[in-house]
Amino acid sequence: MDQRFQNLLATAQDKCDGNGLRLTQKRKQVLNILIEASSPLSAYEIKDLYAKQHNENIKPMTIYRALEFLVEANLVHKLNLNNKYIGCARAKCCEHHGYSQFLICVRCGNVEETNVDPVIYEHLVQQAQAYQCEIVMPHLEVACICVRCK
Amino acid sequence: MDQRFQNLLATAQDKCDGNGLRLTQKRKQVLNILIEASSPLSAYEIKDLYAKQHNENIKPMTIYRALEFLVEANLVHKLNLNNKYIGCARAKCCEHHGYSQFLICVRCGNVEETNVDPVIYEHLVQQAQAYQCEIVMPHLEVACICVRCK
DNA sequence: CACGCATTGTTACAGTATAACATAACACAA
DNA sequence: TTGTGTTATGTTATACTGTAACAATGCGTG
Repeated sequence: MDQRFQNLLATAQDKCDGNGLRLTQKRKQVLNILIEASSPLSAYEIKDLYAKQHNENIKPMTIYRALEFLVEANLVHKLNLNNKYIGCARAKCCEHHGYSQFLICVRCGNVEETNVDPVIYEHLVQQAQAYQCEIVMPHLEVACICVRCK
Repeated sequence: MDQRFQNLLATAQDKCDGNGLRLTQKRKQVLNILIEASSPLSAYEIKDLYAKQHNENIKPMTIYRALEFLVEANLVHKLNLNNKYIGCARAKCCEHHGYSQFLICVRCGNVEETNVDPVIYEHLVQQAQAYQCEIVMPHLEVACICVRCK
């Protein structure tokens, strides 16, 4: 397994240990699949990959539970634009960081993850205040066409 | 029927006529349901409302087709955050306008529609350029908690 | 060990969306 | 007006996405 993946997993483990979260084997296996994948995966794609890698059938419920935990722990993001899940790719994914922003290619599904620009964040907060709304914003999704698909 | 709804429908009709789009009866009925609704609706909620209003069973496929047309025509937006559809609420919805932005309450589902702030838009475009991405961005969805749910 | 709580297993089902092919309505030219 | 191609709708079946409900197991702590 790639060294970089190992590091991500190890830091994820540390983060959970430090926060009283239990990164169990199942959850780690699901996270691992997402980290190794080069693109976002649907829950059922994860299911299939899991079955292939571990030679063991796994039920959707189990996948969704692991995903729920990982999203909660901010180790995985759910992309609503295409109902797929992506491992947090940023080097410091396991420390606190700003909100995530995704450039999602509507043709090939490729995704670039960045931080939400502070200027953007401030504007959003201000707009929300006009409606007395409190921003929760797990992340921002922006549809685009990537360089390879243009 | 509310005068304001009538106006929205009429302008929608005009816009389509002017652009060679056919706002057929089915499509107009679906649009009407969305405009009358005070909150976003799922495709199957539309289906049920349609059945009730017109005393006629309607198949999901038909709803989805109408929605596809209406979204394409920018008369309706699909909120990916909760898989619901909302009629474009802005007074000038039938003229060209900027990109839409939605403040979606994650508790009650209530939605406020505004324009994407030009400053935000510029920042997004610039960020995208760093990845040589071309922004398509039908709209921006921001999760929040509305004033009533705080 | 016993207790309480979090995790996982299992079954069933609800909700969301599209493929594929048939038929009908419409626009427009011959 | 009649033919012709195109767009819209009807119909059936099915794929994909996600959750409810309850049982069993594992884990930490007094």
